[in-house]
Amino acid sequence: MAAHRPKLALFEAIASMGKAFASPRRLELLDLLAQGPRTVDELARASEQSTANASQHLLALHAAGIVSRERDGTRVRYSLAGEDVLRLWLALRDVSAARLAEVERAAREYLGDDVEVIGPDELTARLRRRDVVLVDVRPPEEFEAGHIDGARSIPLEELEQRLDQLPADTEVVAYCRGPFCAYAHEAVRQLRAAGRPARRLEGGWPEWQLAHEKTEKTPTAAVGSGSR
Amino acid sequence: MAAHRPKLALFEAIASMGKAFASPRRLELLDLLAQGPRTVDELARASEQSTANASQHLLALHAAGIVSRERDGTRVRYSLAGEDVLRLWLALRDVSAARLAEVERAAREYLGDDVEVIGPDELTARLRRRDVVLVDVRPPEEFEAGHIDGARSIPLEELEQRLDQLPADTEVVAYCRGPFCAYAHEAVRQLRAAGRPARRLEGGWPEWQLAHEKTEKTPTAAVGSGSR
DNA sequence: CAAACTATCAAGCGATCTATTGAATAGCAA
DNA sequence: TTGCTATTCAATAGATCGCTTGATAGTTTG
Repeated sequence: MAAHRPKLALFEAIASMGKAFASPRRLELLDLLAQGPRTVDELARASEQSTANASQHLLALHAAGIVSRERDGTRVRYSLAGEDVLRLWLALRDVSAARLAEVERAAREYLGDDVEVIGPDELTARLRRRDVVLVDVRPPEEFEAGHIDGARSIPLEELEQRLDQLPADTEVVAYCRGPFCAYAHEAVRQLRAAGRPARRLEGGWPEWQLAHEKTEKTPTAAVGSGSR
Repeated sequence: MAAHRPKLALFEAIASMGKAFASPRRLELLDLLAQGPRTVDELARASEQSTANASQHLLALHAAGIVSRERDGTRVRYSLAGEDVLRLWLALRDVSAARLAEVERAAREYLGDDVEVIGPDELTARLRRRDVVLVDVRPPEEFEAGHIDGARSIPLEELEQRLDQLPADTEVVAYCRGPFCAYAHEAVRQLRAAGRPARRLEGGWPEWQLAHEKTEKTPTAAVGSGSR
């Protein structure tokens, strides 16, 4: 562990954060945490793994400084350590999508046929004109942890039964966790199968949040390019 | 390798890029490549490891899509795959510095006593007034691969002998590879020991380049937040 | 064509990582 | 105190990673 060259020790320390991003299970947990804080148990269930395993991975993420822990009675609530971590995760995700054909392939496989999208600018304009219905199709806990202003929560599971709650003549825009989340894709397919005009929002809640919350607090040190 | 759940396969593909950032040796190579393209042999020598080992790591980086390879006669020249990769590496470096105390500690250990810095804005203003001498103290190959406009190359090794080539009355600003590169720190210490006013630039060539080259080409796909 | 040089491959071994299982701990409620 | 639940710890086996050494392939040069 002790590197003779001090320079290697520095890169070793940085690599310990890199290692946190090197496991699919941990990335899945990170992706969930990007939606908001969750307890170990919730995260384990949402990512279909044992509690013990999820706990181990969460502790590893904590040791790498990219998530925070907070006791809440008998349970422990984890959350992303800060906005900088969220940006880093999204950057890794986007670069891997742009550079690795395998990511593209796996995404296509998972998401199914692509559906029409609407960009954030157009959505903002049409929301202002009340020309569109914005639907958050994520699980309700995630909606409660934070959502786009003006959206209504209809979890994907309930969409089919609640179709009549949506106006028949207005276009529907669905969004979920992000570009690699299947919920919005599936929602749009269901809506169109029911004969309704629908598109999905490009990006999800985390991307929207980063673009719109101007002055987020920076909890720890300033992330500069060299103030050290 | 084959994940039953398509979702896990997706995260597995993204994690394969994360793994590229999980090794100190690879990060050191990346940091060198951030200065400009280099051959395997040069990189191996600069990072003090065997050619075979460096080659393995470079191939791993290539498989992860974050460096490009190009044959040049009998040698192979590697370079970063794009500006997005450079941004990602700098983001990882900065977040780890902000979140991991160990990175701070290792940096202090490696860089020695901190020296006074000058920000890019002030430098730009004073360069325009010709009020300052800007010195690039990196090895000459890196200067040739790209440098700040108006800088002159004085590799750290030669600084002591070439002190008389610097005007005695003007402040000197030294820069090198980045905030975690020891060259500029050491140069400023030498200059001040010789009784000359000197500071180091906050950040190095990669940071400057990103901030100033407006319209860099985006070689592969667009990196969006949700085109699929 | 052979020699020299650069980069990659191949095999091997020790170290590290991952998921599983079962046990231990911490807080809460009777 | 005694249960009960949520989380973490500990031990294990299997897989992967990382570095070393020695051989191989592809280019250029004589």
